[in-house]
Amino acid sequence: MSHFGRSGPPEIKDSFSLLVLNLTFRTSADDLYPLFDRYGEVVDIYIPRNRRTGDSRGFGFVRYKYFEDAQKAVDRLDGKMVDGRAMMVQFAKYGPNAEKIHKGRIVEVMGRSRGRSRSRSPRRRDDDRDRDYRRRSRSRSRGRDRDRGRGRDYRRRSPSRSRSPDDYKRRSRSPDDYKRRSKYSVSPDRRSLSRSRSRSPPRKASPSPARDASRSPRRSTSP
DNA sequence: GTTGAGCGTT
Repeated sequence: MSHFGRSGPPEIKDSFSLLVLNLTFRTSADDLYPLFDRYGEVVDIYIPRNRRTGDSRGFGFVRYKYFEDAQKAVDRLDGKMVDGRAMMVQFAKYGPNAEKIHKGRIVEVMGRSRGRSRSRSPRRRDDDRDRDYRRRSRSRSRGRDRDRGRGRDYRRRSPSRSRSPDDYKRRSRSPDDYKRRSKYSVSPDRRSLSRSRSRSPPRKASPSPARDASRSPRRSTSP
């Protein structure tokens, strides 16, 4: 939904989808529309958002009516600073262009040969990123040289919920140990077993009658 | 409030 008057995929059969990456999490289709519309006729813009959170994922799809416009947009808007972030525009793998890629094995879309060796990394399923797409943190030191300045340790370093020493200590030797000990110590089963055994000689298969007999005489003479 | 690799809704 891009508020373009359509709910689903518009005439993708006659439109070229562009993938816009590196967008800010607050950039919406409305913000990109003017930018892309400037270079050509934009059919529709769609920015996938989290079904749960509803926030932009940082990328969107822009559909152009003509390929030349899309190509131009890719060339002109690719690297355009939007909201303080350089967005990357490239042909998406969906729609007419995707057909070529699937059939003719990456036809390069005859437009992306701008020297940008954007090696298409093996995209993982989208389900992952739906859960925590930033958890991957795939040391992508290489690839884009414009935003590389931030590739430091974006890892999900729990900002506030860090393991506190107190927590760690308590967790280390707390309920777990007590519980365990308690179970093994005061377990009704154990008692039952114990009692049962008490009635029976320690050795269930070795009553050692001989020993008894042998001790018997000794004990008798002992006193 | 944050985050940052990637390819989408009917």
